[in-house]
Amino acid sequence: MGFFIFKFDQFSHHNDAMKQMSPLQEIRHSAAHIMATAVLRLYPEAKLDIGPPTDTGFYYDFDIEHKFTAEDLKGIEAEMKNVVKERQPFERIEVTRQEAENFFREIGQNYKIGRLADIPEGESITYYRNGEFVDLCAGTHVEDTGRVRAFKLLNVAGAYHRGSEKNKQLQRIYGTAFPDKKELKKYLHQLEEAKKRDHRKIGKYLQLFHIDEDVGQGLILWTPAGAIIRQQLQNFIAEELRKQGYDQVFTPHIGKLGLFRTSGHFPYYSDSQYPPIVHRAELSHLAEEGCSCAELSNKIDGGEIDGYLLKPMNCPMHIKLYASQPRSYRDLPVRLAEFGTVYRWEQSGELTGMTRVRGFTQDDAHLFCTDEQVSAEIEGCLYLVKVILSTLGMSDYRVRVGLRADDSEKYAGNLENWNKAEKVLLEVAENMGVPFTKEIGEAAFYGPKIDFVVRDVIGREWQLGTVQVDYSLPERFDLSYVGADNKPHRPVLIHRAPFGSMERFCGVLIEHFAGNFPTWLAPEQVRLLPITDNQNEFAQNIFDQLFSKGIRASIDSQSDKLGAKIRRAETEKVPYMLILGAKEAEQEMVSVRSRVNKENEGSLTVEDFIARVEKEIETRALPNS
RNA sequence: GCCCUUGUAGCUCAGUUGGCAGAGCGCGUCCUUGGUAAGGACGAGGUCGGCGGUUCAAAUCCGCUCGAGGGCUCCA
Repeated sequence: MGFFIFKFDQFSHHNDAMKQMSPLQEIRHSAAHIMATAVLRLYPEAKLDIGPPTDTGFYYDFDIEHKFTAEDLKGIEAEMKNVVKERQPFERIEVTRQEAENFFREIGQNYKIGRLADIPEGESITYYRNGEFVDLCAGTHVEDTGRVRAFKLLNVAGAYHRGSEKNKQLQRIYGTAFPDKKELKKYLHQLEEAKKRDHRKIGKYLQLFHIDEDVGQGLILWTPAGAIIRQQLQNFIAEELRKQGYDQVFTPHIGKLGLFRTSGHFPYYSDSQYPPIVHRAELSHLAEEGCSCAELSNKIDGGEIDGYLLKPMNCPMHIKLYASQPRSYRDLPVRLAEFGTVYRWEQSGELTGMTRVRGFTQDDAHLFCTDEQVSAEIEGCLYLVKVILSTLGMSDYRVRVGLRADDSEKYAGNLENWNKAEKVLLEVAENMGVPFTKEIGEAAFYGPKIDFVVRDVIGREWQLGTVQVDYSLPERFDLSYVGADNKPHRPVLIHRAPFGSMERFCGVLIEHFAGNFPTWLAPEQVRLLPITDNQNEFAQNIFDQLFSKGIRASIDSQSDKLGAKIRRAETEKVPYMLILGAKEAEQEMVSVRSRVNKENEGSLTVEDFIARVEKEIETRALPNS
């Protein structure tokens, strides 16, 4: 099931120091230049920004009035073929800064002048030229355009200049290129195949979840089948938590604004929250006073009006549970766990199926511990994540240690604590024995974190499990415990969610299994297929036995032939089919066909079959194992 | 939020230059009672996402709006 493919050799186009590209990168980078050559032939007024290779292809950003259409891409592709036929050599030319600036000014390519300014003083400045096309470029390239044989333009998308939404939005044309046509074809075929396991498609077909525009964007309705999967996952994790000494708690979905002022969530992150809930009477009172919307907003932000907030995080609630009684060092660590539902106002363009939503349930927990306990507790959390991922057969993930960015203002707490937290986290990560990357600017606002990141079928990365160390919120809430010295001490807070959110995790899981869930998770575990109506009673008898053991089954008593019933059960991805004919009824046996083998596995007694399935469920066995 | 694309039956999709709304699957009823991936017949089901405009006439053309898809930005 290894479709979460990671390539650690991906080229970073921010790194101008990288001079030598791999052969595949050279092909793709050259394809980007060829595309720019073709675009300038067809649209001489186009202004060029940059065109790097990516880990799946290449793109080039253009600034041009004309809106590129799918039809235009065909024309550009045709012109690219001409450029390839011309076999133009790629020529490296070293120039001075002044020469380059004059040149690009002359031909009116102003973005290039901006890019030129990025090159540090003292570093060499180079053009790459093919035919009539000259680009500011560090290289490297294939020998000539004729070497780029297999490419395809895929789509056009908006992209902000230099990645900032404050800048102009350019048109980015994406394409891909390979050493030969066969590999290109294979890649395009893989893309098609990947789309088939998209959780939105499978989720709809298998009726696992529903998003209804009348309910709202990014709000998931779990169907009965989807709810079974979620419930099983929750049972699984609750079992593991019990083993690790966690306590389950429940907290409400809303809380007073003041609580979130203390935590720092409000109003600093109000852009990504649902607006506060203010009581009707208060609103009409203010309206009578002629209060404008802007004034109202200011009063809310300033704390003059109280209201409630749909919680964007569970931590303030758990913190209040911790603070609700005096704590001794003997009580620590306190581990409070909850499947807590939170709401965040994600930008509409960012919502995606179950993986990016506006309301989601975290398998959240908050650990309150002493300084000395921190690293052991983090290790415990990481162990939990690893147990979960390995039980589900998800081995292709990467680990990211998210650190603070020096220049950003988004972080709470003092630098000393940050450094302490980052040091602890890095130490534990080192000891974990799994490769990880350090990423600056990926920290949470209250502390650094370790994230487990997987890729979906489209190739997008999603953060699942996360462990975060926080010295800041205990301060904001003035938390304490009584130490052995009979003095108050500040506890450390660890936030952790091994699944991340149930929604996102299930979305990724649907794609991971392509809907073929292991038996313990499968919404329907056994389908009973009576061959004729004469076996209906026998089927009901078997069903009752399975039901009494808690095995999820159904009877297909439609008036179809066996082949049709099997086909239906196969497409609905039911792990087991029991074929029930006259022979089986006679012998009190069931004939087993499993989704894995897809062939008759012979007859068993009901008891033996139940024992087999129960064992599979109990051990949470993976398909094929 | 921004750029592009897109919206026709429960699902997947046809629908010519504007001229009576279509198919397959699924669903219902009946026939068929069969042995490891599709038996047959008949039938129900649509304000063509919504609102407005142009026109004798709009699924089709135009405007606005609400979803969805691919990117960009964002993701405490």
